Amino acid sequence: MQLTKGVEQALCIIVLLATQESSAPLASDEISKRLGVSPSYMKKIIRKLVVQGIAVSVSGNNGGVSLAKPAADITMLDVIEAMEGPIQMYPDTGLIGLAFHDKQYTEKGQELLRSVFSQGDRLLIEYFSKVTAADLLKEGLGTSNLPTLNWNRETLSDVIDKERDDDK
Amino acid sequence: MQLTKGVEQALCIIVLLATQESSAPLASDEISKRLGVSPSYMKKIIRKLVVQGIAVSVSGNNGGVSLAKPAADITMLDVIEAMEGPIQMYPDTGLIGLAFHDKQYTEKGQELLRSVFSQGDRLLIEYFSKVTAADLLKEGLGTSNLPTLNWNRETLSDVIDKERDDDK
DNA sequence: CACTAATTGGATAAAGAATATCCATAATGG
DNA sequence: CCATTATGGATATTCTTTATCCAATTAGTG
Repeated sequence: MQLTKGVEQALCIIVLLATQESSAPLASDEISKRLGVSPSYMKKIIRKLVVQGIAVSVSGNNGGVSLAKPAADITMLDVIEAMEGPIQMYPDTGLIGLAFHDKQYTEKGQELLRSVFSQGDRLLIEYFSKVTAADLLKEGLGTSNLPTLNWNRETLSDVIDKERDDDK
Repeated sequence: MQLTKGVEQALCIIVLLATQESSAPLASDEISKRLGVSPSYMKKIIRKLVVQGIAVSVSGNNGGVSLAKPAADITMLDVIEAMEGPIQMYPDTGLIGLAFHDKQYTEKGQELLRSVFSQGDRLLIEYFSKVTAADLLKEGLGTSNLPTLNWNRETLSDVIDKERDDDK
């Protein structure tokens, strides 16, 4: 009943991309360094985000990854499903049918159990589809002006502090 | 994001116990045969139910397992937590702190993410604590009179059909 | 009391999924 | 054409789930 680490990693990647200067795609090797995993593994994670439509990637010189859409349009559900596939709690191995041979009752029971769990699935789907990456960034950083920076050079607090000064 | 097969197995066990003549505990070896797993594995599963307070087991000749309380008092949450421990979706490896070194913002972000996920946990907990084993049995069998039988000898439909005839 | 049926609990093996890496190939821009 | 970067397949590693075996224990039975 736990999400995989991949979800956490994906969320970190999204934070990086959301605060990256939009002109410059961020190289996956740079992300891998920052998250402490191998470049090739990071490319796999990123690939999942690309397939899901969360990120876009360009090969070649000065290539890299960037967000496919505004952070406000990226939901936690998108991220979770990108990494783990559709939310579906019940393993459903058909055990009930195997254990009780009375077809008449087991089919009804099986169906009932499926519907109980899929109702649980729906609760999560509904909840997570309402939380966006933008929500996380806004509340986490304490500012709705998303700072942009080049993650090759700068740190986060440099930029946020600069924005704060600008506001005065 | 999937429950383990153990949950499904536990649910089957509970159905067996709920429809077992209360006088006679059901031998775990009998259950293992029916669910198609090894006797020793079944004992481990049952042990978890005992620890959680869902079932009680008696050693010795003619010993076995029975429910610790009425099916109406056994919730899906009990069953899930018996098999998998507390519901907690977020793996929380502290990756955010590792990836972004600005303590000031990462701690806030970490905390926020935890709260987002624990809200998801709460949704599931609330939902699953409202579905009881009795609900499943009642709707699954189409009768609220729980038939009782000895699983060593009889089949489910024998007994339910008998009960139906009695109703007339 | 000793015997037998049955459960408990610990050690551990086997299978599967998640995590991670390496390497060969393809795409891109200069 | 060359350096840079992503893609995709094969594979190693680690962790969890699933499952088995066996020694210890407990409760009834003769």
